[in-house]
Amino acid sequence: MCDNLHIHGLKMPESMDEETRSQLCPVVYAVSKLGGKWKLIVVHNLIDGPLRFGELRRAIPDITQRMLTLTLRELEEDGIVNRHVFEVVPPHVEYSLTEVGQGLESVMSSLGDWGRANFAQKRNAVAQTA
Amino acid sequence: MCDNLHIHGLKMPESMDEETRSQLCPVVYAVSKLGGKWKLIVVHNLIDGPLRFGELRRAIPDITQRMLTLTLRELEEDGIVNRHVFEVVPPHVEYSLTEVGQGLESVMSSLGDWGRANFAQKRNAVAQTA
DNA sequence: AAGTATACTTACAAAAATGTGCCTAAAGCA
DNA sequence: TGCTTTAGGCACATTTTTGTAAGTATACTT
Repeated sequence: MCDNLHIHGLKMPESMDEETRSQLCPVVYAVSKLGGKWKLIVVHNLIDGPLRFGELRRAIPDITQRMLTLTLRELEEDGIVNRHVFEVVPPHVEYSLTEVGQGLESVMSSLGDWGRANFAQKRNAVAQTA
Repeated sequence: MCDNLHIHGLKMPESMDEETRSQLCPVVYAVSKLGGKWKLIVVHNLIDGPLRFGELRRAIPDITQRMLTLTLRELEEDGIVNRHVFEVVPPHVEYSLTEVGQGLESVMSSLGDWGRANFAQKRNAVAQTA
């Protein structure tokens, strides 16, 4: 499953440098980058192509402006999302997945498959018995 | 990507019943079941087979007893983890993935691939330049 | 009789995550 | 002049999550 047994749950404080982090279990590392309430939701919404800040807000009705900003900033820092500012007024900013972010496509799709298979049974049942 | 555009970020309060939930985007649903600091870590550790409570604790050194208990209880409620109590003294309890939980194997492996590819570069680089 | 082992529970405390409300800039348009 | 639009920033408040420390039960061993 993973090279580094027995350290799957280690803390990763700011003080720990990238090199040390990279020696930990990749699953733990991935989880640490994608944790939080909104990160995977935002990535999910960007899979099909770039969206503007406002478009993302409308696509994720329950996210607040603040959380969308924070989430995007963190995804940007981690090299998962690109921020492209058009120097116009009113402002126009587009967010897209980097190559690293695109690499999450199979994660997102298997996550979707799992959700569909295990928790959307009623909807499927209705559709199939019709 | 998903049947239900525009509702990817909806809240899922307790008051919302299973039927309503199942009509939401499967990715959002999956994320809601697997959120939290420890859930995926625990699932990851159970992928290779059942473990006892104490074994899980040792495998995830930074988790507290309390958080392990809480996490396992929630995974159990959601049908992802099985709890098997052996009626002996001292207690012996084994945790394993249900079929639903096993369905997360591809999620875990693509997550691992992504982590390995994007954040463990130094270790790979060292290994490859040697 | 006291200590060991295992899998917890509970009350309380601290920390982290998230939400709210209000404010800004700068150009275009009525 | 003042309203609209877009993408935020900021201070503060609240909620949610996580951690700490202590206690419980019971059979077996020393």
